[in-house]
Amino acid sequence: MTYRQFKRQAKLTQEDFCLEMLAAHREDIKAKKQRTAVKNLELIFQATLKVSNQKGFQAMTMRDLSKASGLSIGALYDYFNGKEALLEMIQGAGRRITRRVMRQAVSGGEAPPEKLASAIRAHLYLSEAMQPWFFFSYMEARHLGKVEKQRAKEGELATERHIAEVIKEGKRQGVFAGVDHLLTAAVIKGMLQDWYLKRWKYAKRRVSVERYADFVVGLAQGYCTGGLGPAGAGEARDE
Amino acid sequence: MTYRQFKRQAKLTQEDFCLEMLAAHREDIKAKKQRTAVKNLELIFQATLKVSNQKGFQAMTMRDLSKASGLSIGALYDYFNGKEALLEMIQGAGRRITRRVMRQAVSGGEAPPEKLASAIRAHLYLSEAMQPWFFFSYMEARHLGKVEKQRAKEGELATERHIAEVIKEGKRQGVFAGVDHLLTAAVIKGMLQDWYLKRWKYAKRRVSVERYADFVVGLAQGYCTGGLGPAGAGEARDE
DNA sequence: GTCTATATACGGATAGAC
DNA sequence: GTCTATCCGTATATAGAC
Repeated sequence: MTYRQFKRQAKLTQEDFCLEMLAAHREDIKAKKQRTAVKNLELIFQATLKVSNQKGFQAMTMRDLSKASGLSIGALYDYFNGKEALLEMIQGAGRRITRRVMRQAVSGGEAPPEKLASAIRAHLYLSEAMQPWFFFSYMEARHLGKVEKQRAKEGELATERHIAEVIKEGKRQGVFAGVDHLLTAAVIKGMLQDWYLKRWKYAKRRVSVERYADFVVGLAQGYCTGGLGPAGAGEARDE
Repeated sequence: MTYRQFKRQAKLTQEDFCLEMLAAHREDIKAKKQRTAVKNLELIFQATLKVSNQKGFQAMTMRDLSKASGLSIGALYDYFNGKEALLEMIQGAGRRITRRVMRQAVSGGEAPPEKLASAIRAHLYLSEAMQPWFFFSYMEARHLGKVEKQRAKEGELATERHIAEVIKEGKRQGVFAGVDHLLTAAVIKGMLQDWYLKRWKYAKRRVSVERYADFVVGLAQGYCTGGLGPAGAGEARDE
């Protein structure tokens, strides 16, 4: 699947994102008309990611946000009850969207090598389409409350587990060599993460998301099918 | 080389780090006696990383730092002129140490596969020994001033370039296949970064730095020597 | 060399006008 | 629905005592 196809099929516009936020916080938001609410949420969302990804969420003041969004400080408080709530609103919405997309990506009945490729591509394309959110989400996870932080970690691990499961299944079927599926999934996750954390680097080098995806898929499939790994050299224990 | 050997040979204690900071800021620091200066710098350094890696450098107040270090706010100002200066002092010292160690790591006259392994191991062992600093350095790079931020990026790219050069040399000598040396170096860098950014994950799974290093070295050498890569499929352009 | 006390400024949040 | 004006807490940084 190409990035173009993916983006058309998945609902990942800024508007979709704000609809997700609105649905989850309908009662708390003062604006009654959906059109108004979504319009302003888009302004807030955009401004938050812009300012926050430059100087950090903590360093972003309500005055900054007011200026960047065009809404007054008072109006902002009609959409969220303080900075912490704003952070959780944005984090939560993105997490739910990510989970939905990743679930769908590995739900098909493909063979392990293709399933592995699908998972890798889905995550890369998703993080390409929502890059500012992914960056934001990683960098600001520290500032979440205890409960929300736990959820963020869970989301993080879920993606990795998806990949590990596919590799494990491939080993069971005999199409993959005896690689360490946990460590392999971990480093693949690291490669996926590099795509959205180091955007500037890849942009400067004119590496497209598709070329990066081809590269990572090739490396992962090659490692899993080829006999590169130190087969049976002891696996990583979870917990 | 094992982690133990590495740690003994390289000077990477907290005291060494603070000596580096002191040397670079000798005039600005009020304390004249070296013993006093280093002792307090250690308190400040330790407290900064501890509080900052929990809640973020921006969120850390001078009061927090005073409490965590045991020094009064007034005393803190005798060692650095405000938070921004403190940030740059810590970032700069770590960067200089990193550069020194990485240079040494690839300076030997080994063959490319071993040189590749040396570079990977050196970076992993270094980031293991100075994990709090590496995490801090990555997470707080945004809060640096323009000049310092540029230097941080440069340091980042320098490590990657070291790796890319080794791969390129290996290709020239015919011991490595026609892999894309820039993309390969980039994903290897991503794997190295995962080690210090996701410490909690690997700690939970009881993965030691040596096992992780063996894994990454195996993967990298396998990929470069084995014919996995899409040979000659067009390389990444720098800039 | 290190501390306490304080000047000064800035941030989050709210009340109430429009 | 949105804005302006303002309260109040807390932050940085400094002055000057010890």
